[in-house]
Amino acid sequence: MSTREYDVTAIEKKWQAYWEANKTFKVNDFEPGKPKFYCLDMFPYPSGAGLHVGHPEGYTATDILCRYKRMRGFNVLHPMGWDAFGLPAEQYAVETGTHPAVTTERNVNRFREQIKALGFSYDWDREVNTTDPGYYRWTQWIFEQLHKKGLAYVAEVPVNWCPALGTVLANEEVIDGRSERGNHPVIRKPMRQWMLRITEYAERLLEDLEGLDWSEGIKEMQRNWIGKSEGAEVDFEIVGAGAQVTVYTTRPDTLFGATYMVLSPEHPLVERITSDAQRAAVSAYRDEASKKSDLDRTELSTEKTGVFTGAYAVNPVTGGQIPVWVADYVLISYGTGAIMAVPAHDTRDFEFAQKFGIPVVCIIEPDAAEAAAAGVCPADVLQGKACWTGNGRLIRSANAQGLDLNGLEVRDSKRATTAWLQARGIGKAAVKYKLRDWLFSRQRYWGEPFPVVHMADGTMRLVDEGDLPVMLPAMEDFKPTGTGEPPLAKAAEWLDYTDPRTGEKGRRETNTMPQWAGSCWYYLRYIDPRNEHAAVDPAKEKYWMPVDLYVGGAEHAVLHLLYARFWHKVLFDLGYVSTKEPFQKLVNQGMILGLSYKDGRGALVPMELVDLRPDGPFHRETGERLVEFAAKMSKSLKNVVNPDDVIREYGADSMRLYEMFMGPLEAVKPWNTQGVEGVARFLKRSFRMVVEQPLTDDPLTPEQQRLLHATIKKVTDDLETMSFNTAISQMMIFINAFSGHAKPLPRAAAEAYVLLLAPFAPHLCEELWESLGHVGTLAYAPWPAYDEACLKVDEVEVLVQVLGKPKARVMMPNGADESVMKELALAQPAVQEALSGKAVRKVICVPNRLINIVAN
RNA sequence: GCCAGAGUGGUGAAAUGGCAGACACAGCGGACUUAAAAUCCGCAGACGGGUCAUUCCGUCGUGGGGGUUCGAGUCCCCCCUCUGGCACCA
Repeated sequence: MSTREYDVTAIEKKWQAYWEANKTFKVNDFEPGKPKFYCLDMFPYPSGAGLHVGHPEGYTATDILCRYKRMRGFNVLHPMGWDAFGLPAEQYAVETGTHPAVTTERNVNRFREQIKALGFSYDWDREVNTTDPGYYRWTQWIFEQLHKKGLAYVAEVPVNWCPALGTVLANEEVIDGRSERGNHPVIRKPMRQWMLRITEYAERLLEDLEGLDWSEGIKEMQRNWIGKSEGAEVDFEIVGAGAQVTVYTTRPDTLFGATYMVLSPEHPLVERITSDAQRAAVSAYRDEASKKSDLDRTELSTEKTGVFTGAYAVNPVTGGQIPVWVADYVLISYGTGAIMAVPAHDTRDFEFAQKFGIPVVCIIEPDAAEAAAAGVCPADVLQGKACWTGNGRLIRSANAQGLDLNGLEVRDSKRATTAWLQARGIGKAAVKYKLRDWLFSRQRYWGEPFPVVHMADGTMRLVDEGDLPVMLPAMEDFKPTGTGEPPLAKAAEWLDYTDPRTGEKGRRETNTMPQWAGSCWYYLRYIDPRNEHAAVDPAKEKYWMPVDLYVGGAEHAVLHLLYARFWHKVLFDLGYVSTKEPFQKLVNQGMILGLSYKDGRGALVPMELVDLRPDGPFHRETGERLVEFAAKMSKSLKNVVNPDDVIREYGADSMRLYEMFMGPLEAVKPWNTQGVEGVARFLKRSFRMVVEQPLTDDPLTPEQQRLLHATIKKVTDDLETMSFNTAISQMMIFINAFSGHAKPLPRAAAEAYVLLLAPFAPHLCEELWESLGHVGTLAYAPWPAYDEACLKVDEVEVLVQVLGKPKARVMMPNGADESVMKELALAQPAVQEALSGKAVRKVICVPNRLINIVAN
C-alpha cells in the first residue's frame, strides 16, 4: 500500500512529456488490417485572447473518442492546425504596428501550448498553418483549378463595402446591415471583384445533404440558405414599347389575379419603358434606392415604397392591361428582378396595393377550415379586403384560349397554368435559388494573394502551377488605402511582373482571398501535410476520406460548411478527391455560457461587483439581492473562464472531465466552477482507490462482477453515441461501490476501470496503469470487453400496480413468465387488499419490470 | 413573420411508453479534528398526515390545456415561453 499523493501537475507534465518524446500518437499513413477513423476538430483561429473554455469542449469530445477508437484497434487520424489568416491580426497590426506575421506566430504558439496542456492526442507532426507558403501554395493551386473550370470570374458588382474594415464582405458576413466581425456599418457600392460560381453547385449542395449524418437543424439551415424554389417564368408584353418583361413566380396559378407588375429599381428595362410624364419621378426613386445601404433597407422595411412607370403590361391570360411599377421590395438579384403582383394572394403585394390604391382581385376561394384556423374571414378575401396565401379552389380563372382553372386546387392549377404558358411559348417552369455567387476577394493584406497577373495588353493570366506559391510580400505599411484599393497596391516591387520567357510586363492582382479559403480544404492537407508535389496524395486521400466525425460550433453552419462542401465537390469533379462530400458525420457542440448576475431592474452586474454569500448573490455596493442566470461569456460581463486557470487549480483531467460531465455535448450549458470541484473529487477518489486500497487477486463477488460488466457496457455504449455525461455517471456509480478505506480491490476490476476512464482522464490513468505494474502507455491497450452472462441476475424486483398505482415490489425469478408473475403478484397482501370487492379485468405484464392489474 | 431546437428539484442533469429526479453541485445533519480544511457516513421534489426518530401513509408534481393508452417527461393536437437561424427571396 502506497501513501503517494495525487500530484496532478507532476503527473500531467510527466505523461505529456512521455507522449511527446515517444510520439505516442503519430499516425501511419496506412495500416493494413485496421479500420480507419478520421476525426476532425474545427480549425481554430488563433486569436490574441487565447483559448476560452468553449474550445476544449469539442476538442475533449473528439479526443475521448479518438483514444477510445485506438483502444478498439482503429487507425486514428486526429490532427490540429491553424486558420491563421484573417482580419483581427491585421487590425491589431494596424493599431499597434506589429506585423501580422509576428502576432500570428505568437498567438499560434500560445494556442499550441494551451492545447497541449489539455493532453489531447493530436499527431503534431501533421500540424498545418494557412499562412505557411507551403500550405497556401495549394490554396492558390485550388483557386487555379476553379478558374480553369470557369468557376472563378471577375465582375463589377454592387458589393457590401465596410468602410471601417476597409474591405468588402460576402453576403454571409453581413448581419442586419453590419459586419459579422466588429459590427461595423456596411454600405452597397459597385466594385470590381472576384466571384466564385457556387450557384452552379446549388442543386448538388442541396441534394447531397440527404446522405449526411448531420443534425437536422444544420441541414435545414443549409437548405434555407440555398433557398430552392420551384415556379414559372412568365413573359409579359409591355404595351407600345416593343419589349417584354419576364417575371418569376412560384404561384403561376394566381396569374388571373395579377393586377400590376413591379420591376426592381435596377432592372435594365426600367429606362426604356418609363413614360416621359413619369421619367423624373422614376429616376428620382431609382437614385434614392441606389443610395440605400443594406442597413437602411432592413430597418425601413415596414413601409412599402414605389413609383408608377407610366407603362402597362399585358396579362397573358386575361389580355387585360396592368400598370408597371418600380419598387425596391423587388430585388434585382433574385429571380428575374421583376414580379407579377397578385395582391389578393401575396401579403407584400397586398400591402403595396393597399397603399397605392391598386385593385385587388380575389381568384381563390379560401379553404374554409384552413381559413378558420388562420383567423381569416373568407368573405373579406372574396371582396379583396383581405389577403389569402393558403389553399383553396380557383374562381374567376378561365379565358377564351382554353385555360380554365375554376374549381381546381392550388397545386393542380399551378401545373395547368405552367403547361398552358409553355404550350404557347410565353412561359416555362423554372427553378430559382436564393444562394448567390460567392464574393471571393478582400481588400486586405493578411490573406492569400491571388495567383493572377494582369498583363499590359489587357489580358489576364494565371501564374504557372510550377511558379506557385505567389508569396505574400513582406510590407511595413499595409494599412487600408481607404479608396477601396487593396494594400498590396503599395507593394511596389512585388506588384510588377515580367514574364521570364517573353519579357512581357504585367501587374499582379492586389486583392487577397477571404479567410474561408484556407479552411475550405485543410482537412485534405492533414492527410498529407508535407507533400510538395500535390495538395494531397491520391492513395492517401482514398484511404482516409471522408472525415468520419467533424466536431465544431454551430456558428459555421452555413459559411464554412457550405464553402468547404463546394470546393470539395469541384475537386471531386476534377478527380482529385474520391468522395462527393467531405464530412460524413457532423456534431455541433453547444455553447458554454458564463454565470452572470442581474439586479432587480434587469441590469447586468459585472462579476467583480457580485458578492457570493451562502444565501445567494448580492451587489457588493448596493447590497441588493441579485439574480443568477447564464449569458454568453464576454469581456464586458467579466464572466469569461480561462482554461489556464482551471488547469492550474484542478488539472487538465478535471477540466476535460467537467466539460463532458456538464451535460450533453450538443446542449448549451452554463459553466459553474464549483462543478469542476465535483469531478476533481471523483478523480482523486479514483487515484486513491487504485493506489491506496489493497489489490487482491480474489475473484469478484457476483454483485461486483455484475457492476463491473454493467459499467463496461454502459461506458462502451455511451461512447458510441457520444453520451459522455452518462458514461461518467456510470463510472461514479462504480467507484461508489468499489472504493472504501482499506477495502480490498480486485485487480481485474482495477485494470478494467483504469482503461475505461483513460480516454476521459488520460494523464491520471496512465499513472495508475503504471502503478498497476504495466510498462509504457495504455493508449493502445485493448478496450475492456463485457460478458452478457455477467449482467444477468437471478432475481429481479418487479413493481406490482393495481389500476396503475404501485402497491408492492416483489422479487421474482429473472425471466418469469406471465402466469408466474401474476400468481406472485396476486399473492401479495397489499394487492389483495386493493383488489377486494373488485373483479380483475385485465393484467398487463412487462417481464422483469412490472405487472399492472386492471380491476373494477 | 418563417424554419429549427429546447422547457424536468435550489443548480447541472438522468430516464427502450413501465416506480420521475440516476449521477453530481450547492445545502443540511453527523464522524474525525484543539479548530479549520481535506476526508468519510447520512438526509434531501413540494404539500399534508403520522412518529421520540426512522420506516411509513396520502395528495400533487416534468411550461399550460386537451387527447391516445391499463400506464405519458416520452406519442398526437392546440397554446405559451426561451434559444439559434433566416427574413420584402416573388
